[in-house]
Amino acid sequence: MIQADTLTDRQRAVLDFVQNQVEVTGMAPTVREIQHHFGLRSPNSVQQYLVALQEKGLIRPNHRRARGNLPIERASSGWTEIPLLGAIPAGLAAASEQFIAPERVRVDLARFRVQDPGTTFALKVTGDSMTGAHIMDGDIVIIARREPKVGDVVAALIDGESTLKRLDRDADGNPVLKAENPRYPTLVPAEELTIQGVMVGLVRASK
Amino acid sequence: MIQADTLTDRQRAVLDFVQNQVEVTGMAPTVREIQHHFGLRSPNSVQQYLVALQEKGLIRPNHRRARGNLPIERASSGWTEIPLLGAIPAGLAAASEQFIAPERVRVDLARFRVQDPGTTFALKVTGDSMTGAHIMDGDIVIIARREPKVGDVVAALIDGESTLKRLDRDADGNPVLKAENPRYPTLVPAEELTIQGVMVGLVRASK
DNA sequence: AGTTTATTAGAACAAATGTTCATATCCTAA
DNA sequence: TTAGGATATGAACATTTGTTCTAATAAACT
Repeated sequence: MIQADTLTDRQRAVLDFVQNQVEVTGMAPTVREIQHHFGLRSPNSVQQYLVALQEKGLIRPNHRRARGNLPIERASSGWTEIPLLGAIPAGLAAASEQFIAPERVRVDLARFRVQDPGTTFALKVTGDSMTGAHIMDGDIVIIARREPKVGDVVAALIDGESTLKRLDRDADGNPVLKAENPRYPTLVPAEELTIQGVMVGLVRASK
Repeated sequence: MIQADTLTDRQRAVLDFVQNQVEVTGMAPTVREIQHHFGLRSPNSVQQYLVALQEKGLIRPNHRRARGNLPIERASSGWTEIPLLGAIPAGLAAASEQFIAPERVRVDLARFRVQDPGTTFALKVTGDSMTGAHIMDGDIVIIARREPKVGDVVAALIDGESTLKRLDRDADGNPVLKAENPRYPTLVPAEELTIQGVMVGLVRASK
């Protein structure tokens, strides 16, 4: 939440009205609709509230666009749809090519502190190799493509199949992939270690 | 003859564009924005699609309202904001009164198979009494107010404080609240057991 | 005292916008 | 063949809408 400045009561009231109208009608109100709601006799009375709210970053900056006074919340709508992959295709890590994503997951990326939806995807967890990290079979993990740090839970590509593991280092300082379940071995990459992304969040639907 | 059900390819394309614009920009496109997107040279070309889509009930009927061509489904958008409570106030279970919710959580309720956003809220988990059910400190659990079944994870009110526990029955068939952590005791309600809701989902942001 | 800020008003303009009328082509069903 | 629907064009109109300029009042601040 951005509190660039304090709002006057009146400015707050205008913002509330705008937000409410968007919620109720699906459209931002026009200048004159705001004007009439507050019983003002000039559209310019409203205009000044709008520029104030724009300067404070609470309303989308706009240029002669009808019903363009959308609250910022809605403009940079926190909602994003990211692809949900059962298993990450082999070539994915190289480039950011297109691939078939039969399903998509709607997430509030802001909650996971992710900026770039384009490099984010979801992965449905199968198996119990990470139950020690409280990641269960059927959970959906949110993966961001970024540089992993030691200790991160990462989606890694091994033998063409992707699994979720915790990135660690062995005694020699070489990266290894640790399962969070004693019944699974720690993996030492033979040749190359392909990290496809870092887990930033998790969504679970109770069964 | 007007076919109420079927859409022509072109009508479908227009509807798709409108829906997509609403999703991306938060505003319904104007007639001329649609016109230019399809490379048409007259706004009237678009107008005919709009009346067709209105007659078929796919676009909100409108009267000279700027950017009023909103898709009908917009009202039942999957996105919902539900209040996030650190601790549920004592009196909440009785009525559905107002209470201060400093933060709200955006969730895709469809994923959690919840229909009624009004009776759904989120609860930030504190403590480790449910780690056995892989619910961690800091997790946000989605709670729906519905009749609990044995085995459900429920938000329960005990001594004015709300905790997350699994609903179970003892040997006599009386309801008890089981923590999913051996270090915590199973609670046998002395007088009254107030179940505030059933856990339907979980959202975790990696720290 | 003077100065700024918040608030409101009135008038007016330019652009955006929804809408209608007339017309034409292509395709399909009766 | 004829009729009608889908598609498209062009012109024009009436509002709607965002915006700007000027001005006034009241409250708060220097």
